[in-house]
Amino acid sequence: MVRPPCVDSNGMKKGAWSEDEDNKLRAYILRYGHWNWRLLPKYAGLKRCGKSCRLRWVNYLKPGVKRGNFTKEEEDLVIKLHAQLGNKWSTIAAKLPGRTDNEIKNFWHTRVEKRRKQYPAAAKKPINSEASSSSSSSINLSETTDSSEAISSLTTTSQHFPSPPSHADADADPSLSTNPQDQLDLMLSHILAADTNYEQNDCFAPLFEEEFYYPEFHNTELSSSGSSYMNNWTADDDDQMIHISVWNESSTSNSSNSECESSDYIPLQEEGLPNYYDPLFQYFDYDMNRFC
DNA sequence: AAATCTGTCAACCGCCTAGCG
DNA sequence: CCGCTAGGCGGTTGACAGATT
Repeated sequence: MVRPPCVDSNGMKKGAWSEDEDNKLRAYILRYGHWNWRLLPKYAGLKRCGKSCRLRWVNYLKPGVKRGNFTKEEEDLVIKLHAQLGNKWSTIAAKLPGRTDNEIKNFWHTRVEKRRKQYPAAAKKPINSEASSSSSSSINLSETTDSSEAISSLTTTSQHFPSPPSHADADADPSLSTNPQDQLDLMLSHILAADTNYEQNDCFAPLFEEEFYYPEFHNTELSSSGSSYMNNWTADDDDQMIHISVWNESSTSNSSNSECESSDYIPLQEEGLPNYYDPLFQYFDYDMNRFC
């Protein structure tokens, strides 16, 4: 169903992603975030273009991406939002937690359009009449005065969104859980498993190997910043010391902010940052198997 | 059983826009 | 203001699986 792998004239791989490539991309972004999509594949040891990496992450690997069939509620919402917004797939996707613009676009072209062609009368039906129908999850757009209010009502009325899988489902298959912490834990378990077997998985090879490049550890200019899935960080040269600070995603500034999680000074070394320091993983509790 | 058709969806392509120097 | 670059978006492609002839 997917394009077979091939290599273009620039040596960039195209087509379907392998499990190994997925692991490399996932591991890198979870550690360092997507600070630069164009450079990321080089540092992550991938022979892919940045766009391809971004697409793979956004549509497939990103935590919280929901897979599988659309529920009736989701389908109704897509139809109503499309009536309001047109082919603004990314805007529509923003209103459906866990669904990507690509998935909604595919869904529309394959299912909804087909149905509209089969039942043209239904397509002409005013959205308000459908919204006030018997469906318990339907949204009455007629109660709002303009389209922006209508959309606002869609976004703020959380009970209209489909329910996440039950705990029973998640227990049976943890990958089904939409709880971000569950998904992060699941991925971390993979990372930790890979970390202990790094000889078999070069995305966790020791630092300074060509295959996997940690930019902030190589940079002797000692002024860099980035973000991981959990934290933001900076490393600034301060005369003979390196000032490193880590703070939460929600925080708006770095070390000067009171919400700063950690701030450390490390003696300057000629070769750059000491290679044992990991600004992200100092917050990972290996005993509890989660970030703290 | 083989050939053809149809549906699905991951991935690619090209364009647009914002940000920066 | 202009040109460049990166990121994002929507349209399209193409391979595969299942259905149909």
